[in-house]
Amino acid sequence: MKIPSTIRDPAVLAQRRGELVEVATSLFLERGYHKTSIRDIARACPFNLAALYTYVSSKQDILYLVAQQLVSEIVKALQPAALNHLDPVEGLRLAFETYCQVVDREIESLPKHARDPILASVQSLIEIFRGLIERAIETGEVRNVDSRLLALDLMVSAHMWALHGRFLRSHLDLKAFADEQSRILFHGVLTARGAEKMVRRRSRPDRARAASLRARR
Amino acid sequence: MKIPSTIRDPAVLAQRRGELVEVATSLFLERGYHKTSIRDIARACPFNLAALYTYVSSKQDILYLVAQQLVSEIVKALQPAALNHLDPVEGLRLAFETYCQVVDREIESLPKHARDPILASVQSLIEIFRGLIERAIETGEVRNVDSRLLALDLMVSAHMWALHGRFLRSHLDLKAFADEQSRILFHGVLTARGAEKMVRRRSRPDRARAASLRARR
Amino acid sequence: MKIPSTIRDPAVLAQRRGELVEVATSLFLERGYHKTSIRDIARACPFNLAALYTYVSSKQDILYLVAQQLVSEIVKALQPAALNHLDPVEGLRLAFETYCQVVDREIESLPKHARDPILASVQSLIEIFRGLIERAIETGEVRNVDSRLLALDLMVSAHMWALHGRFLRSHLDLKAFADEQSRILFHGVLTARGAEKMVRRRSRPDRARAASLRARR
Amino acid sequence: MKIPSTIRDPAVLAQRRGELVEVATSLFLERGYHKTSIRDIARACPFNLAALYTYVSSKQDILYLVAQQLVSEIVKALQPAALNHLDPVEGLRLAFETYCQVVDREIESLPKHARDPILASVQSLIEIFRGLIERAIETGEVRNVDSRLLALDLMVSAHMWALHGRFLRSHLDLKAFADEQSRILFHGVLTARGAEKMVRRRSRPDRARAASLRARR
DNA sequence: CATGAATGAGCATTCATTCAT
DNA sequence: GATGAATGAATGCTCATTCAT
Repeated sequence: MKIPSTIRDPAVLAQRRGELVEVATSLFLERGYHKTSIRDIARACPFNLAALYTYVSSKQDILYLVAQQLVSEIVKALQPAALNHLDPVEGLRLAFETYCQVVDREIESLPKHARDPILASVQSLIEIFRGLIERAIETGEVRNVDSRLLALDLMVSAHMWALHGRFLRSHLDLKAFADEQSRILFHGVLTARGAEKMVRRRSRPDRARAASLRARR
Repeated sequence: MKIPSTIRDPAVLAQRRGELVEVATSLFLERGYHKTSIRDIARACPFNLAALYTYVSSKQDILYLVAQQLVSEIVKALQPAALNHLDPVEGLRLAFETYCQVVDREIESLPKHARDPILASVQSLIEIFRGLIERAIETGEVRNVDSRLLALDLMVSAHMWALHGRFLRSHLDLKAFADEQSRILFHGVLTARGAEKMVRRRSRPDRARAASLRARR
Repeated sequence: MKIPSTIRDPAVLAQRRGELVEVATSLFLERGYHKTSIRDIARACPFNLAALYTYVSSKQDILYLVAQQLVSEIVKALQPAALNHLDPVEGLRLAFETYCQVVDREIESLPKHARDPILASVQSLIEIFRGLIERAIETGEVRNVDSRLLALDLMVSAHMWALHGRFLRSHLDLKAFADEQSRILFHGVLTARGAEKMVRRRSRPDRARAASLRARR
Repeated sequence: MKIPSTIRDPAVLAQRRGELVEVATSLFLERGYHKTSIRDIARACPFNLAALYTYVSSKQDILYLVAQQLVSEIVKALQPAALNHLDPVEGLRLAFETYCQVVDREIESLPKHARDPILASVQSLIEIFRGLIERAIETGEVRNVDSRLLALDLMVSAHMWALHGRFLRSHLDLKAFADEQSRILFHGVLTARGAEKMVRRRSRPDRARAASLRARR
């Protein structure tokens, strides 16, 4: 999906859009899309509001550009994990960890006050799930995992169905989704063999692993 | 957190706020908070804009009321799962399934066109994770789960750190979070005993269970 | 000019209007007429907004009632000066002093911050007049009066023409007004005989006069 | 105190603000600040409401601009009186007369109906003062001045204390104010010498003066 | 006679966007 | 290609006032 512009020279366009995206990204993260006005953006750019509209044709476009760039940066960060010749499970682990870091870094600058006060009221929901989980842990049927985290996992994965429906609905219905999601969350994704390998890997302290890598040569 | 009003009669107030919340909920879900104007809301209410402001004192208040009601409805729906005398793991499963249904029902009315075009560009990210997952499935280290779903799970659970930080950060740091999250997603949450029970239970025909669920509401 | 009301019993009406005026007076003085809403007034009354409208038929009416009462209070305060058998000049002096006190007491409660920032910019005007006055004092043509006060007197008396035109225009035109005003301000109003008497009177200690004033109220 | 604007070109800004002030001045004088809406102002301007907000950032700003211009116009009109080499008393007289004219011209456009109904009720107060004054005139202690005008002078000068308190309170208290004000109003401000000069000047009819000037050559 | 709830018209202000130069 | 100025439409909110009971 190419965003049109009246600017002929692609080099100039890329340059200007780069500046624009940089400014807009930080403003969107700081105050949110809706509370950031086009004037705010233009004011922080080295060009003016009317010029901005020659690089881009609506506020939506800017959002799109910002999203595109965020994604492409994340893709870049994930490249090592994706391309490497390590075995797949290690790659998966590494990718997940990297992704956590990237998301964390990106969001860290968010102002504290801006969070929805709504989140607070969700707490009561979480507690219901936590209650269930802790009872299951007590009876020994659930491993001793962080109950708060697992409660959130369950809830958030339910929301996923709603938010990413377009993507998932094409090959899953709600029932299939809930079943498969349960299977993943309750039984985990590793086979016995995969689990064994991962356990072995994790038992070695990082230092030791580095050493053994060196020793292997 | 009680929202003040100039209306004396609590019955009338509850009635009007009920209508208001009903209207607002559907508008917010349909077009989002920012794209829904107070005028839009008032137009769809049986009272007028000025009356609305006697039930509530700002647009924020409406959002708060809407959120409050959504949560309390979900809590109600989860009650059977939380209170029942079934064993904990079955309760957990049931709660998760119910929650999926509630969220689904709530969001189902969302218009197709309204979804952020951003989601589209996230697809490339998902593909990276999917690639890793499918390789791991091929090598037999990961069970044969839905790779698209698992990819989303991993990504969404990373976002959770950012969005629910306030709640999680108090007892986990990023590293601990990523580790625990991996453990849950990769190894699952059930112990051997819990897993065995669940497998047994799942072999019973779905029909029976669905019936019992319906009866419970 | 009688203000109409649907209330039959004149005693009740007087009572309610009394309460209304008391509340409204203090709110008007505190925040000004325009920044005081009818709701503000009703909130501070022992009856409610709809009842208020049975005693009075518009916000204007309230203002009128307030003004009426202020005036009648002042008239009452001036009675001793007006009625007394002292000679006329002493009565005049006493009336003026009393009026100054009443106005001062009435306005004293005004919040500092509420004054128009415009007044500040009037200062430059005052300075022009002050300059002229002080030069005239230096040359010995004007008595050693407070130049700031006289400057204000001159300016304020000019405004009087505009503000009280209805009252004055009927028997004076601008030229006649300016002339007469000058004569009053420049030459004073007392004849030689009157001035002499007043000077004599002023030499008596203030204490005595203050006591007699107090006794009279 | 400079009022900010997003307009770069100071010439354009000055031009637009000029138009704005002209329109606003007449509307404010006609209906008062509070009863003039920004829309009223914009409607009467050659630009629209949104443009108006690029020249000025609030309704207050407009009031400030209007006041600033009124004052500066008056200052300009007073310049001749302030600068001239005539003797001080003549300057003072001239300044006062000029000021009367300026204020009169400025306010002349006021609609008849718009005056506060309150003024009417002040009449009874004025009558009290008039009564005292006329009695004093009859006894020969007060010169034969316009009693209505003097009554107003006395009352208005009492209000001055309240309205210009900030300016006066710094060096006078209420008692000192009342005393000094009485001295000015009752005894006048001219010394014998000043009075004599002024009387001489005033006795020559303007026509005659012009003629005598011609004759003197 | 009193009251709680309602209402229509209006308010100051801001926005994304588009020209004319 | 860039810019300063302009604009129409909308926004959240408040007000004086009036009913139905």
